[in-house]
Amino acid sequence: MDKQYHPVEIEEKWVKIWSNRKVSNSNSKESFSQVIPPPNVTGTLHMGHSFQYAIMDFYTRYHHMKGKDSYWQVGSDHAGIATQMVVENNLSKENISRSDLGREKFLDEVWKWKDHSEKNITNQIKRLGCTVDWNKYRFTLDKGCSDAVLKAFVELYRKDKIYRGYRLVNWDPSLKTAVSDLEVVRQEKEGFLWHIKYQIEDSENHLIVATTRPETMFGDMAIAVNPDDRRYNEIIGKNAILPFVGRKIPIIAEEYVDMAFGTGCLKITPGHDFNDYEIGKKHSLHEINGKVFVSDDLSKFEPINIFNEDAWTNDNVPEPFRNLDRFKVRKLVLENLKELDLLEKEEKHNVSIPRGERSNIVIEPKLSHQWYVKTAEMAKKANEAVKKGDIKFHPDNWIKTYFNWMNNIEDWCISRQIWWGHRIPAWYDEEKNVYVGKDESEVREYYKLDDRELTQDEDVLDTWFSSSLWPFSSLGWPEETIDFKKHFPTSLLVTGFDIIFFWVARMMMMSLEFTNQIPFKDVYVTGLIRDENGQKMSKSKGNIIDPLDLVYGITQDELVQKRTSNLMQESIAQKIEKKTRNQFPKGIESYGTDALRMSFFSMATHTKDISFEFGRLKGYRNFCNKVWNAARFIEGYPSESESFKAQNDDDKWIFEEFIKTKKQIEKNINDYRLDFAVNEIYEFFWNKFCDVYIEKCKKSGETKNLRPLLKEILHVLHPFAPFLTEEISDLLFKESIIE
RNA sequence: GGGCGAGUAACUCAGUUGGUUAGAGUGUCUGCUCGACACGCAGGAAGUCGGGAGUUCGAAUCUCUCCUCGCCCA
Repeated sequence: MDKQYHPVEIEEKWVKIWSNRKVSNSNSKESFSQVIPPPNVTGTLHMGHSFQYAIMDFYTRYHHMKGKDSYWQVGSDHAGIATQMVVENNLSKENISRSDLGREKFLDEVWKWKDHSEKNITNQIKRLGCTVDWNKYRFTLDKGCSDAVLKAFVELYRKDKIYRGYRLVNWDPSLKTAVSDLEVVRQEKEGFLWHIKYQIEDSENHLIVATTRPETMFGDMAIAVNPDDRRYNEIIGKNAILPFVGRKIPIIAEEYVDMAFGTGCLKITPGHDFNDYEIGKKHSLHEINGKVFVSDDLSKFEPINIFNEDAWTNDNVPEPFRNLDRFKVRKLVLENLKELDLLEKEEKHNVSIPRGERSNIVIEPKLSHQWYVKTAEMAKKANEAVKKGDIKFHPDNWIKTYFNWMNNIEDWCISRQIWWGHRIPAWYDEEKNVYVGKDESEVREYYKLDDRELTQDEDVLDTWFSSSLWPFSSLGWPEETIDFKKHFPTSLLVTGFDIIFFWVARMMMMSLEFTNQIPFKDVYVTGLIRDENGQKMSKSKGNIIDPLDLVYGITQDELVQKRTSNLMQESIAQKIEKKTRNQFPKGIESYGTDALRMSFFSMATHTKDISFEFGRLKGYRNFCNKVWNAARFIEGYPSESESFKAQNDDDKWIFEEFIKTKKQIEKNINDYRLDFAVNEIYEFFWNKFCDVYIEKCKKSGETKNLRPLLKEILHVLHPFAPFLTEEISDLLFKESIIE
């Protein structure tokens, strides 16, 4: 054995072997199973992935060694919006837009990208030594998953749990698609509250309306005041006149209005604000010949829409405000108001701006036809499973977060106006009647249609729709496959707290709906890996660390190059370079996968922010080196006995310690506390086995038990550091720990 | 506004459910080319456990309160 431990060589050797093998105890009746949270085929894997995969691989190996049929389903996610954006960006560098190509050709390009990205991702997973069966690899857009999606959609529709609705949605004007509530991120920002004069009809008096969005005034349909507000009691029921437009809009009483906010007068723009929409609906606001009326008849409610799909003003807006970007309109409106002396004042005010999670553009509420999943009933079922304890969260306080959302859940908007994804299985005839079925011929049969012309819905499904079926669709559902029968419901789900709502909750709802079973029993909720200062890792912060660079090491120049290439803003490149050179004067050393894994385990504590710190990594590399050298020392002694037989007090002591350690580790593993577990093995191996026992053996010369004990330790250590232990086992005992 | 979480050594974090002198890794200091390992060995320094009050024989841990920071939902 080499004097020093060289992880990279060892690991590459085993990676080759492991990526072609299949590990299973298929004879065992006991199953331990998990599905990978399928990584997006957008690019490459980051620290968060490696972290979670290390944990998943740990449990896969551990349960396999316990004799269970341990199965880890591997695969990847098509990630609709995210992937489409990446491909669109790449094409735009060649000045090609997706509409230039058309749907079919564009999708060809996405599939090419998918293949490229998938190759990277699978190689990375292999390099981490993950114990998966590559023959069973699944992709959310493959035939099986697509069939599952079709079945799920059609069934839900026919059970009246999916419907098509015309209402306000979160609209992303750059991607030109609806997105769900969850895909909108809010950002506090300093803004303004503008006070605008609206003249009261047949009067010289004005009302002052306070708004943060003056550009939407062209869609105003009422002014609401609080019924208890004495200032405005007398004008309720009268009309105000909308500047520039001349539309007569009613002044209505509405308890929702906060008397203390602004002037106490709220402009109601049902087509462009979620709260206003509700109020508009309540009063059934509708316009006839330039005048807005209220009604008790809900069917009369008709919001005025002033933007097109790019969020530019449409024909409902008068000149000179027509056909302009919304931010230009705001500027122009304010200028014109000032000129007409209708701008009373401008005050500073904090506003919360909704932005698209992916595009980062300001989201515009927009009226449109979209598909929705009714969630109330499904959520109730899922909640019961959690309350009964059938599904457990670890750490369990995530239950609170889960219920916080589930108790206020809204219907889920599942249609997206993009191309990459599962096309919605709905067809329309010329009269706009809707028919849902798994394909056109099934639709004709089911609805007993004549030969009328049908066209399929252009939209695709939200990525999370297929992801929500993943725990069973990836195992073969709706087919009754062997894997599905044996490994579903799965035992464990390892995932980040950031997707509890997006994914975990929805899997629970869908699984109970379609299989009548929970999708998993335990949910191991991990924190998010941040940099050593607790900052989120991101390209623009220039603090990203590629897990493979920790395994192999990287020179300073290469690291700088990596961090400063393909930046959105070229201007920050210098800053990032300086910071990077400062922090890594010698680049990053090679640490190896085992050390990285062990660091991850030690960081898998119950906090949600995990600062990735190099000291930790170095400590575990030192540990791996220690293990290596202890083995090297023991290699020098002949193999005298097969098993450990205590002959003196030292033997008795170390064995007792070893049993205690094993027990403690076992408990920690079952409690999902790998941080404790990794600590136990570290402490035992270094402080007890090496510092005390080996030293005593040297002095006493009683070295017979060293080999057998090392062999047992290697088995305990294996799920923590699979490469190192497998290599030593091979060198010293000519035996494989996992066949 | 509602909910959740964090504050412990220079740094990054544990503290397994109230129990002796509060732990780890990294860093730091002193001494070691001693036959496995300098990615090491033997020693050492380093903490008012955010502030205050309370419960208790006993509090980093429980209760209250205040301060600072972070996240999620409206």
